[in-house]
Amino acid sequence: MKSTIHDVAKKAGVSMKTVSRVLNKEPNVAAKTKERVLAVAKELRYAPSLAARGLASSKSYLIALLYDNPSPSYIANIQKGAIQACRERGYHLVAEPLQIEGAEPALSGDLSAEVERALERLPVDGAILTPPLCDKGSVVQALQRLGIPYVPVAPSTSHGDMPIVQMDDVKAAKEMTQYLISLGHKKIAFIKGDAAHSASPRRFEGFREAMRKAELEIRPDYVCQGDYHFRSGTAAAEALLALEDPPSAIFASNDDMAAAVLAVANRLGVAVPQQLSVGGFDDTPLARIVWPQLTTVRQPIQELGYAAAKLLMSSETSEEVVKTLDHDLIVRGSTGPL
Amino acid sequence: MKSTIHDVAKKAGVSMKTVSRVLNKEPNVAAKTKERVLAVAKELRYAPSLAARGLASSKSYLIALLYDNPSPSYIANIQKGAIQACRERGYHLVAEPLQIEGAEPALSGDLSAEVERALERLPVDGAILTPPLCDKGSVVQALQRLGIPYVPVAPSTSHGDMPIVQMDDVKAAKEMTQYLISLGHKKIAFIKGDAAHSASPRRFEGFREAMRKAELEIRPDYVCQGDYHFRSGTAAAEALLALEDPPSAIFASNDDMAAAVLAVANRLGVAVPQQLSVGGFDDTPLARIVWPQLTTVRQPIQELGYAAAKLLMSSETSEEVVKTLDHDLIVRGSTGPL
DNA sequence: CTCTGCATTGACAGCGCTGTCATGATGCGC
DNA sequence: GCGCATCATGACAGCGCTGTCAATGCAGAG
Repeated sequence: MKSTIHDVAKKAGVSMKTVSRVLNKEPNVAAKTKERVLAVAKELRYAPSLAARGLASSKSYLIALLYDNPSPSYIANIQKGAIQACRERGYHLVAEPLQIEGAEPALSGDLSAEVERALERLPVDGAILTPPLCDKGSVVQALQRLGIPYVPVAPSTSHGDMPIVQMDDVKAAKEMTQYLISLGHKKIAFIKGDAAHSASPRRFEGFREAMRKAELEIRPDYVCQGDYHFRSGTAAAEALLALEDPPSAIFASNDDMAAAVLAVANRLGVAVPQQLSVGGFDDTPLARIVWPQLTTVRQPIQELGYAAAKLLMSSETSEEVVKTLDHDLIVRGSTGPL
Repeated sequence: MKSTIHDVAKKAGVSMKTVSRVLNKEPNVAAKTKERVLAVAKELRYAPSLAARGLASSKSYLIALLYDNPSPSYIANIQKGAIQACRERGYHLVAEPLQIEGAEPALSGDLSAEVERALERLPVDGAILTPPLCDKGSVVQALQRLGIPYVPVAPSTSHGDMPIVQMDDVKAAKEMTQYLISLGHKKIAFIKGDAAHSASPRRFEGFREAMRKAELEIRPDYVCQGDYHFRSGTAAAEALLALEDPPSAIFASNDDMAAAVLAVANRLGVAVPQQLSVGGFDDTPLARIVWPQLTTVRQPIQELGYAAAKLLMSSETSEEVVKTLDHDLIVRGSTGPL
């Protein structure tokens, strides 16, 4: 039923090794031979067994996606991009969710153990590390101990000479802020994200840079601490809009919180965008569902996954690669001129 | 560095085969031997190579999750449950998104080819099929041709003697409707989901059964066709609320559309739940974000994934298994007494 | 005391492929 | 024409494990 390399070799009148060479695109095969082998392989619908190949070459053609659980759609997109890259090279993607145990630092050792438990049996050729996992020392150490190459996605810190993929949160936040400023806003508030997330301070930094550049003041009471959840956005918006001198624009660090701002404004009878402009970040599905639709920043999430997988597979140890992918400022109805 | 079964055997003073037996929990190993082997294995941090094991036993210890792209959170949950089951048995989960090509029926053959391309190299031990993939004949046929056992999740049709996992959409919709009726509602509208989704007619059927049982009329103008997207919910809600004699309760086939109803009601100044009760389905994150929070049905999604993976791994060909998991009616603020 | 049957163990081959090295074939410069 | 470098190919071993089957030991039956 299932044809083996042996069948192909026999039918093509060459040795197994030659077939192997052709299929692995190794050099030094006569064009004519190559052609013949390829034809026979196709005819026999031959597909190499990953297990056998892996055993013989000590490669697995498997890449692991390690993630915790920021948002399902974030992971889904990373995964989608990564799988696309894998398919182009005959790899497969195995998903490995890890549980970052609650607040207890004592359990961080478990995280490391969890990585090992998940991967020691499965000799993957590489691992993609999504935030916030990529900033956990225990995970990184476990990977290094197992000798598994990895690519962190949007890590907060540098990872030695490991390549990384990321987007420029600072620049994106700066652009959003500058866009608000260009609409005439001067009283701009900012809702920060969860400090544990490495992107949070970067987004705030972008906001600050833009404000400084425009010589606008960042009032302390215009800066709220959020945690990326809808509810924290509600609290922040209520505080901001209750101010004597409320802001004319609010830039929330993500769409969930921005949507909360919209909801609060609506409840308080504040017209968006006439009286208040609202900016979000991430371009989640929610951004199109709320009314008015959110002006936000589209992250190149899928592209990040694609790039990460690609780096892992191209064994070219192109040291010190830092791949920064482009975002987009997406202008919708939640922002308007003052 | 990496210890093999040979090392363990030597150190434990037994043959490789005995070690193999212990690790695979085969019977007929003396308790004492077993213990010793286990101890040595642990000491050496031995972990069997899946590749070698797979090659020798023609099993891969890999399960594929085939999905299209209904909603990221749906897939994420299925995946989570499936991985949990896999871990309990030393399996791993490889994710394989498939592209159901647009409307073109001519391309449905490609779907089948896509399955084969994805799986012929990777000899997975089983595949989990999520809706709407599980209702695509081409996918099922490809799987059968490849000889890969599969478990469809919530398929519309029976799959011969293949086991399936599902929830009872009819019963769930019936319960929601009965709950609305118990609150005193008689004028209840229903927003249908995308007809291509097998759950849609079932949810409507549950609604009908409850209405019939309560001897309530289902007015044709109270039944709208939606497609599970927010926008279609908006259109339906606008139509329903513009009626001369509008309903006092609207049951939408999913949360997105229910959220749309909420938004429209809010815009029109219809108070929820005082003037209008709204029921959703799925208990997506959105259900807690909107205000008032949605009364909805929680699907046992993660459990479905878990059960599906479990069935695939327990090679007990327990024919004709139909595993139906329980849902929950979650009452929140969007529904109230008339 | 011997024989049968079962529990326990090990020897061995081989899963399907690739790495290494050897071999043959070809071309080039002197 | 000879020697050598280069290309093209194949023989063979073995990756780490498990399936098969045979061997061993020991109990209880006869």
